[in-house]
Amino acid sequence: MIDIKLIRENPAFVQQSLQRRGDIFTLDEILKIDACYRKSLQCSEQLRAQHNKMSKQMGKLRERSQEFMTELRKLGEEISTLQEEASEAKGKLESLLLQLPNIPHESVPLGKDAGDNTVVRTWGEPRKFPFKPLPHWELGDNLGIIDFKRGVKLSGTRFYVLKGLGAHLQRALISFMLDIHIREHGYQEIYPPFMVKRECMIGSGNLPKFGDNLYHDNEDDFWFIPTAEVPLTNLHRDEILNAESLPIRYVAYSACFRREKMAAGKDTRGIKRGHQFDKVELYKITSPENSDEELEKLTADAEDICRRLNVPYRVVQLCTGDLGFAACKTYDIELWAPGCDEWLEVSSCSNCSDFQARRSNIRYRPKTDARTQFVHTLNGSGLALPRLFIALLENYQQSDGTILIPEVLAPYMQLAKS
RNA sequence: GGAGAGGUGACCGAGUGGUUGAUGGUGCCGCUCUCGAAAAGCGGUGGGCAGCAAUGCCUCGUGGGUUCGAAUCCCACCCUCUCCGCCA
Repeated sequence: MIDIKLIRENPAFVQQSLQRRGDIFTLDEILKIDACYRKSLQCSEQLRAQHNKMSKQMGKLRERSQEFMTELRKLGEEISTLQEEASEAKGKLESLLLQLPNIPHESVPLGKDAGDNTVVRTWGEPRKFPFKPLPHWELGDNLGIIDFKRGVKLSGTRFYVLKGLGAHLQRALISFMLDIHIREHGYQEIYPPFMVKRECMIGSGNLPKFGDNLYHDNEDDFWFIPTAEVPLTNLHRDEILNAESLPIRYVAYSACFRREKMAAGKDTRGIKRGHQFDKVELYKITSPENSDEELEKLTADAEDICRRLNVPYRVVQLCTGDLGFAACKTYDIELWAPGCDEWLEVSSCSNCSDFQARRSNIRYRPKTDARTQFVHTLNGSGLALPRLFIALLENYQQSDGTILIPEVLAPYMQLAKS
């Protein structure tokens, strides 16, 4: 959520900043309703003050005069009318504000869509194959570690089953990544609920705008998380944090559920984009001054996994037009997949500045006795499983169709018998 | 799911219709005392909204209601605890 005070005081700046994203935004309606809101609020509070005073007086009186009571009652009716006006305006204002995306960071390059994103750095050399590398859907099927047919039998299109060493590899990767982030990068492990309340989704920015990508249980109003970012954002909702506790670093494994209402095709082939997938998520809560720096570190922490697994990757900076709703700045990490012959996004590392903190009311006190301030929140995958799985299969495939397991995963695959 | 108890400020804990935004204690901050610390004493100490400010308003789980006036009364919901049932 964008600070209404900023919109009020500097609407031109907000408007121009938002338009860098490529959409047209009009703040006129917001400003109008805000003015209405404040006017009726002021009126009602003024009357309320008068009412309070008179009521207190009444408490001290021995005799109650009929006129006095009638006047108070009338005043009370006026107040409730004005108050209704105010709260209606506030509701409208709120719902409009919830629709506005975050203001892009000034360092984010202007652009229309993903075509304008820029590669910041590339790491590793794509392997030269003496044979034509197969895509993962063939490798996985041939090895019997990905069962597409039965996945569809169970749950329909965009579901698959991992079997035997496939399931084991995924589990090994989860453990491996969690261990690195905990031991080497200083994150604390969190195991969050996979279903959350509606207000959590509002807090993270998924609702009210993006409900069509979410699975929802009508009976209990539970929402299935599309990423662990959602529960992690809400962990400290309505809390005031100590300055000394920042930055907070969390890492969480979770399953993720997304409707992904897109047509089947190249982008959904194999296990690239399912309705359910696993992910290890990195999350940070920082003070405003440190969030820029912490984004670089968080991205580096995610990159570290790619390096340790020795898979070529590149880091892409998203342009203003490709930025997510809550993000002010984002780096994508893409792994090279020789079978698919494309770069696959395995992580999206974002600084959400105070956007989610405002929605979730997460504050901190910079110093004793100082006013509270909103924190900054950051998130990024470290990493998403299916595409990492793809990259490993395709990069480590041998001429006989088997897969070599990276050295660093050996301790995690020891129970396996092939 | 059934029965009972309960939700008050950072924490403990008073408060059953009228200067109670809330006694008291703990914690925290400042000062005094001290070479310093501890102890003791004194003072201060929630959050939010509107306003240039003075100030005002809101906030005792949440939302409604009764009343001139609600932490206190009524209704609904949420949550916690205990016992029973059921289960991984």
